[in-house]
Amino acid sequence: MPLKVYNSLTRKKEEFIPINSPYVGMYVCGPTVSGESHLGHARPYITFDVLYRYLMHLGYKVRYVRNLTDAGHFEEEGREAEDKISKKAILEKLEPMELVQKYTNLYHWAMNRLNNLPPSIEPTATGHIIEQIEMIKKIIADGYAYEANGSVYFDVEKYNTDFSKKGQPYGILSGRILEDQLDSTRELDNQGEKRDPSDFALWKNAPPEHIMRWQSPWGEGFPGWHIECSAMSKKYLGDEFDIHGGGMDLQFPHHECEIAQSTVCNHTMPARYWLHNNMITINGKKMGKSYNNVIKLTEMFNGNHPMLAQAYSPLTIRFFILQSHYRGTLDFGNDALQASEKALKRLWEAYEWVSSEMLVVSGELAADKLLDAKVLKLVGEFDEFMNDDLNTAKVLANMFELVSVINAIKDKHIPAASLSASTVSILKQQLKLFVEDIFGLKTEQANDNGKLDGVLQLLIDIRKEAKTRKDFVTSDKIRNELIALGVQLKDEKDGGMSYTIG
RNA sequence: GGUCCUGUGGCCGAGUGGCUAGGCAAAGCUCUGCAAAAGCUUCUACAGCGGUUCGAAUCCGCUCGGGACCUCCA
Repeated sequence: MPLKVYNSLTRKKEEFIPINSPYVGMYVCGPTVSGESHLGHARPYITFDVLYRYLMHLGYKVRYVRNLTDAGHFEEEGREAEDKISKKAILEKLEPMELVQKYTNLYHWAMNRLNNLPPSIEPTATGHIIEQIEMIKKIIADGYAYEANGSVYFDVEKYNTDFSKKGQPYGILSGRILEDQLDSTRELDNQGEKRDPSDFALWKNAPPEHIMRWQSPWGEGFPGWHIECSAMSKKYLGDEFDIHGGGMDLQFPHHECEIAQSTVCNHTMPARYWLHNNMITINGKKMGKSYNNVIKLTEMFNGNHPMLAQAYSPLTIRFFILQSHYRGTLDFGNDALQASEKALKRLWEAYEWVSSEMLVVSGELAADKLLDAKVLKLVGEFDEFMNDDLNTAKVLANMFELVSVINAIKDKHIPAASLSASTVSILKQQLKLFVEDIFGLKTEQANDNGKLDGVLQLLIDIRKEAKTRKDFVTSDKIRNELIALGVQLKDEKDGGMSYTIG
């Protein structure tokens, strides 16, 4: 069964066929590094990280490009606009690139903690001004853009007229019809320069106080928002590439504009498959700046936010996101996050036991043929579910059914020989593959060189002795005080003891 | 106003017309010196109304509710 993905462009699930197999080009819209990433931002990066990992697992050689938007009208969130503050304030303020660096570092830190693999290329808008200018020049030359007072605008009307004939009207991705949206245009600066309200900027003239500015054929200015993705995807992935991803809220106008620009420039639709993740909501409403309901990732990690009952680890968040399908909305809530935290712990403990301690003691024949078949079925469906538009939720559901079996064997409720040797080894292998390599889950316990383990082992030994003497005062003291420190001891059936931290 | 999406048990959340999704929470049992952990069992829901069908959470219609985009937005 081949991989199928839902293509927003065609509005259906389609088999994924790369243009130049085994090479796959994937472009995902990255963040604007003028502020901190919030919980909502985590979703696309985790979703496409899992897709990236899965494509590699399928044997594709993937070039994953995810940009950083570090140019444009740049102000730190919450600050007043540059032109409104005095010279002195400017001196005390960060340089624009200092700001970019600060938030880029923070973003990388968060991506790392969420265990997202770094993309193959992470280009910046400011590093590709020349490419953007070249592209704009070409669009002007072809007659689809015009200059006005040092700014350049894309002529949406003309594009729509000409390309509708070719079956590619403006609005093809979002399903919008240009004629339908003549009204309700936002009051923007310099709106009067546009020939039509739906035209969008390719290049903007920089007012004198604007710090980020570049020389261009149209005077000093800075690139429009949409052109950077077109220029950078073209440069690194070519005129036509396989996958373009991003949040659903970017479908219009951002991706629509990209399609228009790139199509004029390259005479082809830039990407074959357009994948969009849905939003994370909070009390049913989209989490976003404009709604004033964001929880930053740093706040998620440290629990320092009025809406948070506690801190949630990066991997709890990753797991939380993987438990739903990427195209549905996902509602934030402390109950839901706490459920994820516990579930992840249970999954991880079973997984750790399987990979490190479960022995392949059984023979080739399974003592319990039904159970053996069930395990093989559950494991075999991992790929099947992923191939069905990345249904990570279903894969996790299967994993939890396996967890029950694993724990039953671990606790000797059912004999280890219930499963055949080959089934056990397939189980080990597939869990490793999906839990760690594809889903990117991992342990959060810090590596302490085994010193802590030695100390705990000592306490466990003392407790065992106490228990043998029936000195429950001592044994309970050790157990209770360790719990207070966040270390939980577990007495196992065979008289052994183990512990978990956290 | 336009274009769409959506409404699943206490919470989150899968779900291709007929078969227990799963997780968390809750209750009981087993195990345990007592716990914890784990296992087993229970709780079996699909907004409402109508229609199609042998059969609908799943298809169609209407009603009510929620949301997204149309503007920076993951």
